[in-house]
Amino acid sequence: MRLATWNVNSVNARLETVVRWFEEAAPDVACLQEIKCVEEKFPAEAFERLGYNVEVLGQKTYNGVALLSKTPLEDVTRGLPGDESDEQARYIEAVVSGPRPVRVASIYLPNGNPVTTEKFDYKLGWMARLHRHAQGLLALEEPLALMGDYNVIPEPRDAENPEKWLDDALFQPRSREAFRALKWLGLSDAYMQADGAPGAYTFWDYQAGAWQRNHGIRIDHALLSPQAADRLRGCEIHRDVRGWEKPSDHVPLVVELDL
DNA sequence: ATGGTAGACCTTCTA
Repeated sequence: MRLATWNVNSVNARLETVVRWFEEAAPDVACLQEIKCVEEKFPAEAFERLGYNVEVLGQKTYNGVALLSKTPLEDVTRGLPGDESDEQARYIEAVVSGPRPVRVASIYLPNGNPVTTEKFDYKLGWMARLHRHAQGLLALEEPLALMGDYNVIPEPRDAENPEKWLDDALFQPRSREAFRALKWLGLSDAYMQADGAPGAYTFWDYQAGAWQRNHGIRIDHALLSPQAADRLRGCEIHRDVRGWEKPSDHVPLVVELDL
């Protein structure tokens, strides 16, 4: 079973590109982030034609996440539990049905810049909430994949120019600490477990020729429960997609599980 | 030291 995560930076602005990738890569499950539309404007038919079931948590203009699966999605959770007042569409979770069900979440963790503002506090608060929720999910002792744009550069090796990110929320000690704490609950970083080669990135900024200069960072991650990690077959970053026509600034990350 | 790009949408915000 192949599970993908991809921050598409507007699903409607990029529908042709996104559909092309789905036809080529044919993931069984996909987590999308930054769809940038409300539920009614999500192009569900384009994915249903390819055989996917679709669940969406949308928002006008910003954020928005989706789950796509070849088999039915059950037990859907819209929004990250723990704060009823949070209106940002950054989390959707469901159980992918099948002979060996797997629980999957599509995560769009807050960017948090600039660090001197309430945006950074929101990021850290959101990470604390994700930590508590993940703790509950791990107690189920099921195959679980928490996939998405974490907006965290875990280590210096995950940036081409780590010194350039020192003042950025993505590389702040407190962001990295919260990401490590999440992993210490018992979650494995699929890329690090399967491959781990340095210099592998999932995001290149649109600005200042970041792609042409390979000024990338690894911020899209798949965190696996032990029951999923034990069945990890491989993990691939679809780097070439960044060079396609009208690309997202992120590329897909694909995890293969023996499920 | 600065500015560079992209998307949604109404003019500026987010990234």
